Amino acid sequence: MEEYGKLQYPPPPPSPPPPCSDPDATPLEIDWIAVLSGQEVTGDLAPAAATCESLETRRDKEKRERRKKGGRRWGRTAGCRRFEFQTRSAEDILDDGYRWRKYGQKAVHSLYPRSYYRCTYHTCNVKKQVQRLSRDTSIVVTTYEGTHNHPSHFLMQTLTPLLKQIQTTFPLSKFFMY
DNA sequence: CGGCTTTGACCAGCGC
DNA sequence: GCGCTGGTCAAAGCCG
Repeated sequence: MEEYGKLQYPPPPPSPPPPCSDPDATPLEIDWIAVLSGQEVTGDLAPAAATCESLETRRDKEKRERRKKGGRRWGRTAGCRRFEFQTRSAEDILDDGYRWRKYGQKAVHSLYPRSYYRCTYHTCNVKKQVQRLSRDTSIVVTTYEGTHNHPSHFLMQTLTPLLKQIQTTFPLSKFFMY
């Protein structure tokens, strides 16, 4: 397996927002208060919000694409970012600030099964694999594929009250995500 | 009742 | 072509 990165404890930070590779790109302006409170989103985020699909629609589309293209192995998608972390922990599941839904578990050539998780955010396609090493059972290997296109659940839980207060105090303020 | 996990089945890639 | 393997699906069941 091609290795993109390997770190020891402490556990990985939550996958950062997509890095801005284009120096000329303007920062993405997001009305987090509207996003988080479920209000109708206007302004720069509106087009993205309008294209949000239901989970079912996305699944159908993914299935069609896979059938068409073939190939479902991890890391075969060109340009798809993968990161592997080895963590010494008694816990299999590390709280990285995002919400994950388990969609599969497989017994592989190891003493321990491999678990498959998908980010629960409806427009986010990030996946992760979790497996305990058979040669060192105290080590959990977590492999992330993709980059989150939304802030972490934990981060926004912390920031939402603060952002609301700022917007109440300074109604004309704007937030930028890089 | 919605969100989540479990788990057997299915399917495509790969090596032979 | 065949069998093995890994990744995903989806139904069923659990839980708060």
